[in-house]
Amino acid sequence: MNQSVRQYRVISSTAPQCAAQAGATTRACLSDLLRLMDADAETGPASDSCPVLMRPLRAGTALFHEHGQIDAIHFVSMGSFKIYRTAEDGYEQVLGFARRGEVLGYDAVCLGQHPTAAVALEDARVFAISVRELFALLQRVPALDRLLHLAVSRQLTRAAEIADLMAAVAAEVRLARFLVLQSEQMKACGQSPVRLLLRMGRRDIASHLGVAHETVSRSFSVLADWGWLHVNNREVEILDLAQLKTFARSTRRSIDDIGVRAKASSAPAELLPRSNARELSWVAGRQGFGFDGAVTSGGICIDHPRPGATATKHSHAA
Amino acid sequence: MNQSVRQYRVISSTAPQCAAQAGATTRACLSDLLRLMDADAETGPASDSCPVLMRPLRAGTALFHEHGQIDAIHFVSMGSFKIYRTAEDGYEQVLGFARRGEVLGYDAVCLGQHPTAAVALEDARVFAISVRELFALLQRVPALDRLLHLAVSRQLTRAAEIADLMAAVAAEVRLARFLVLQSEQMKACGQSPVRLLLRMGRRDIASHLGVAHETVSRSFSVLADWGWLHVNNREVEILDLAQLKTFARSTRRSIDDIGVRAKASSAPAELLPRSNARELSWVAGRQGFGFDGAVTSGGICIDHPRPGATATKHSHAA
DNA sequence: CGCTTGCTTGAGAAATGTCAAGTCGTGTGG
DNA sequence: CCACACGACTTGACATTTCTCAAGCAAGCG
Repeated sequence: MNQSVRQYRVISSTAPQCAAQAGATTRACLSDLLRLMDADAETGPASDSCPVLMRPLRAGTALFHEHGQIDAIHFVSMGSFKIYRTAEDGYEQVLGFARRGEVLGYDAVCLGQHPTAAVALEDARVFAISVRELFALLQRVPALDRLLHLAVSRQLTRAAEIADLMAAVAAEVRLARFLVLQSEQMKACGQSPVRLLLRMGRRDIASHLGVAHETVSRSFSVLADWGWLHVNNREVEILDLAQLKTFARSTRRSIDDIGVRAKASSAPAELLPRSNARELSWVAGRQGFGFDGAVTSGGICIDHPRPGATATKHSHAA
Repeated sequence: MNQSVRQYRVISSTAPQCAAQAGATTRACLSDLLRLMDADAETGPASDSCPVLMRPLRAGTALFHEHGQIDAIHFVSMGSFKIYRTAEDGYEQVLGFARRGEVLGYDAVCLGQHPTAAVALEDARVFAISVRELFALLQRVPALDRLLHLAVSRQLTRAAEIADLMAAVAAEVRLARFLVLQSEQMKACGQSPVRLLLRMGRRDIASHLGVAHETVSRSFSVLADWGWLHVNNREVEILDLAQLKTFARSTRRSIDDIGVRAKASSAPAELLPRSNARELSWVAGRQGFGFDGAVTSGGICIDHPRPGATATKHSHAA
């Protein structure tokens, strides 16, 4: 564990270096790549004489820089990456974290240069396919084309995750969602879904969630106080994944309930005022449609606000 | 303009209907699709005997529903769409708005079902390619494959836009960013970049920005008071695009300056305390790297925070 | 003509940001 | 080897923004 912390120190203290310098780029086999991407599709004929490279990266080194010219698209084989963007004034927006199986740099294909930067959070390894030869290769190896389409499609679903993390919920919920996502990704990688070793710092998490890093700290403490998890710096053990997931699903409206239950069961009822509901656009359904006036105040609405539901509206150390 | 409002009423009051019901699906030509996507690549041989359909949609009808099975991927030819996700409790998260040239439903390819829903904000038209035949078609028509890759790559860059909109900035800035994006998209479609007709309601915008709809209203008023724009319900005229863009770029730290200038020039100096800086993860770069102690405080750092840069730290109506 | 809906605005409450202090672990340098 | 400095993380107190609730206005539609 000490080691992991040391790794991070290295990370944050290094100005990302160019990937090319980082390690020996070795020639790899296309079928390895196909296997990596859970492709049960057979590799096809031309699989072994293909321009697929393998790049090892040390922790803290950049795979590519913002505005850097695109030379290849990458597939993470090992390790994890932070994807981010830096504003003119230095504000760093973390867009996500990538793991084994994910595509990196594909968003640069349409631009010719990278709109984002990627830096390894730990020692890592990626497959690289030169964009020069990309389209030709895709034609030669249909399996790769299919694989790439599927991978990118999956990547697109991540966009919604970003929105989920940052939009319209209390800070603790954002953190819970983040942890649940991490947990699921760990599981997908065959590791324990409850013992997380977060490779990124609080600031990175904060940026990703769209809150202040102090708020992240506080949220960790709150979730720990409620008994959902055990936090020791970057080691996080999820003690009650089920409830964490339930909590993560809550919109501001529903926090009260869950929170209260939580509080009752494990904490001495001191925290949690909670009662919000940022944005919503409730599935209207209420209003009569110009047409078939019958449903004018019908019950199509999914779940009503229950104004003043929680009873303990203001537990506030009462 | 009245008309547009009427259209919207239909939208919000309608439970989205299945696209199939909405209009006659007509057979279309693949080369039309290729032309739509700014492909100067020639269409190739098999272009005209291809399973490309054209679907017209009336305002308010859904192109596909959340969790609905994927049958095709779509390319917007005309009109605009709202992409959203609905939580269990009815909370509707708007993920984005799509226009001419954008791909819809591609994120479902890897899942077999749609993780999001899409509904037309106005009368619209899309090209549809059945997923059944998709991969075969991509092999037969390399130009289409290339085009799809490029389009999806562009779509991926949208993920960063979502983050930009929702993360770590004051509400007025989020709105400004949103408007700038809208403006740019209008321009890309060949329309006026300063006269916007927002097809979506305040709630949708609010959800997209991650704030309460009242806050959106107030932010509109603020930007209008500052003289950046003229707002009349869903008609927005941008009066000073340059300054709006500058403002949109600001992080919380820099709002003071711009806000002050704005205030001084057009408003009677009453609003705007402002002084934040949510999350940041400043590119550290300062601390020495364990190895090669030379760079201990070197200048590898990309762009230093300029601590206390803005001078007018707390202009506060002074 | 009244209803509904969307939009705006106000006032008070709550959440989060900001500033600041303190702890701890690590790496540096004496 | 130890002292020191630096950075990450946590926590507290206060300031500020945003949310929530509530009311009012305007417009479209039945």
